[in-house]
Amino acid sequence: MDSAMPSFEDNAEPNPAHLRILSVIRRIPEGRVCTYGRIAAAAELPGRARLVGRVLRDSPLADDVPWHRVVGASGRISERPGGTTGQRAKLAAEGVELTMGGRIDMETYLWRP
DNA sequence: TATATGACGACGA
DNA sequence: ATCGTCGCCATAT
Repeated sequence: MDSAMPSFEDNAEPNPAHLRILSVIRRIPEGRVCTYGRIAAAAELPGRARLVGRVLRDSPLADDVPWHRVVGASGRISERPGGTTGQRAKLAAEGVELTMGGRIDMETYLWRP
């Protein structure tokens, strides 16, 4: 209660930029993926790809969006604490196949907002 | 105030 | 195709 600094807006989402990002992610269709950078641009935050990743990592609302459909521009699943196994399973369950290099064929699955 | 870190991405070698 | 560097900027220390 004292030492804990309010992180990420105190658990709430008063930040409109964060809400726009989450809103864009919510529109990614099942079986498709989008990139951090494209999502940022669609949320009127060009060049802020890292912010997208930060929101997914820290926002309590990130659990309510299809976060697993967000991948790197190269079709790679970004490393993150906890591992990428769950994300791969979720994508596989939607029919998103991986190349033998463990990557996503963006020509096929990329969704452009 | 300064430095480091990071669910990224563009670019050049 | 892969790798290192730099730009980006909110947070943490």
